[in-house]
Amino acid sequence: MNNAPESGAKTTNFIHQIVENDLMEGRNNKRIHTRFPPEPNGYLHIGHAKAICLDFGTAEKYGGKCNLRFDDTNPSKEDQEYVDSIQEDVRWLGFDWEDRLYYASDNFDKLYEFAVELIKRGKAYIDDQPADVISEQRGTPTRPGIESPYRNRSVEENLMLFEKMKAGEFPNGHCVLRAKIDMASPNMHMRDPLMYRIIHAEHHRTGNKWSIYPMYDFAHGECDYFEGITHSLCTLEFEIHRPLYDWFVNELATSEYRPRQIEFSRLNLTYTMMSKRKLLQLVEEKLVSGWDDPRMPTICGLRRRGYTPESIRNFVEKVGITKTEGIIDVALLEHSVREDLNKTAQRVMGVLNPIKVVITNYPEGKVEMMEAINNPEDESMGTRQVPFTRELYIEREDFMEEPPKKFFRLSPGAEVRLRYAYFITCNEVIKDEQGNITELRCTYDPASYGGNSPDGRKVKATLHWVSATENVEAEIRLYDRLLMVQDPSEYKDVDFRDMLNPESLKVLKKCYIEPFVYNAKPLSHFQFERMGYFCVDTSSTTEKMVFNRTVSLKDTWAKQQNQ
RNA sequence: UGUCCUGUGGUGUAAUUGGCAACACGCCUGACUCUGGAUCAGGAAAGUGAAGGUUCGAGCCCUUCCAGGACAACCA
Repeated sequence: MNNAPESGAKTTNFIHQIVENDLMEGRNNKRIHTRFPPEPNGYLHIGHAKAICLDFGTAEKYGGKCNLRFDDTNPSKEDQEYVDSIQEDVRWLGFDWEDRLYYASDNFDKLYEFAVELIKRGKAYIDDQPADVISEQRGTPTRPGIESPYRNRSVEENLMLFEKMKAGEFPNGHCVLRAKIDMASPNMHMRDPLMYRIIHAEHHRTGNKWSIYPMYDFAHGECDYFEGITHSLCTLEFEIHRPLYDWFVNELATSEYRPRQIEFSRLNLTYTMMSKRKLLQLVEEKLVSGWDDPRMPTICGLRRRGYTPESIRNFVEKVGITKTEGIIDVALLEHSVREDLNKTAQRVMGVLNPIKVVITNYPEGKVEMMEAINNPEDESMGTRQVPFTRELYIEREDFMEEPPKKFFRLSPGAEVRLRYAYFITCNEVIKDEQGNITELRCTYDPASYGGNSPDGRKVKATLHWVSATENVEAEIRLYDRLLMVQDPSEYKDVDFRDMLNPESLKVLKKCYIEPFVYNAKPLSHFQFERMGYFCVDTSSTTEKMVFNRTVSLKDTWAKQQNQ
């Protein structure tokens, strides 16, 4: 009964139903053991987050375990840098593999032994033909392949050649080890698939010990078996590999235990590119500042952008697990952060595009501390003091000299509230020679101290503001979608670099934030009231603070404007 | 001229395994508000890829068809 799903468990999906059914039938002694098997050849992205939540989440839900396993069978592409970043990202997302950190390379010896065993059983052979000939003989999806002339070599000769391959006596590509299955199979993957190839390269863990490395199809299922995995969850493109996965596992199995591969659809997001290759290209060609550029869909990019682990986990939960291939609206991701940050983020006032306001009837040199609520959604976060002075900054967009009917912010003659401070009325607009507004002259009502209205007078708008003298000057980076097209997969023949949004990054150099943010730690979250959620950038210093806009607040006024 | 997989509002996911198609995002109204945020109330939007069949009754079962995707790396 301890394998039963916890009460209050969230959503279910077809994989959980399979798991529950396996549990009911008593498969594999009612053990549930999953694994997350990244190849360390790039940084993790939001698509991996889906897999991570599924792998670790399923184990957690059914009282099982989940391993972290690096699928490091190709030394020419893999690197320790990626091994490190992947662990950091999985941990940051909130998952724990305890002492179960594994590498496919842990099993290189066992894999070799097993390959030898298959040769002895007459189920594997060395093929001396070059890659293009083997490829040619494989046929096409609609036409069967033909057998290699080396297919029926003697076991002794195969053993001897395999030994030489291992000993490094052959150059790259000289020969390969193939499983002997069925060259006429309608499934291309069963047409004598490669098991080992020669790669003379230094491996990040085994160094120069090996000159042959196992292929994915051979290594993956066997590693699952060695680790006692029961449910091997992967994406749809491996569906057609499943018969081969089962073939290798059945050859190896010595008991009733069997790992089982189940496929689900990968995550696609609108205006987002998820291919590792292209993300690598963005980094290498310096089209972005790095893997953690806040515009990147990588976990580290999202983290630097200000996304929280909770928001990503909730997002994945909402997306669900199925086998249908679709594309999720980024708006759902954005909704997930807003939902989380609304409940948790410290409120603060910050002006991104400042225009000066002088309160002409307010004493020069006076500084009043106004009490402000830190988070109206969470009273326990308390209040803070915000300095108010004669000269202030407000948002340029909050003033219009000739306001349209539905604009109820500041305009000549209009009265608005400065949040937590006073009601002010604009009396005069100062402009430079070019006609640009440089300053607004206003008067305040002392009776409205704190932003209250003792006489019950209503104002239609409340504006955020920052003292022109008591503030933190900061740089603020605004991000927009990296791609201009909603679904890049519809433009397969277009170079993705031509689809990049040239305005994906806007840097605002002189922004003013209330003093509260001074010294805030990198990656801390704030809501700049009325503007959005912001996060202290990792490059931020006390001398020069830098903020990233995670996501804007919903803005019904802006929406009306666009109509 | 193959094998495997997938078709439910704009998007994503559900439907007690045959019983009035639900939820979320997005969109639109309105209320409230010291954030044009949040919250609250309401609305538009699919008849389930198509056609047949079984049944009192089909998104769920059967048949045929259509559309889309995956598979021919010494990548994973």
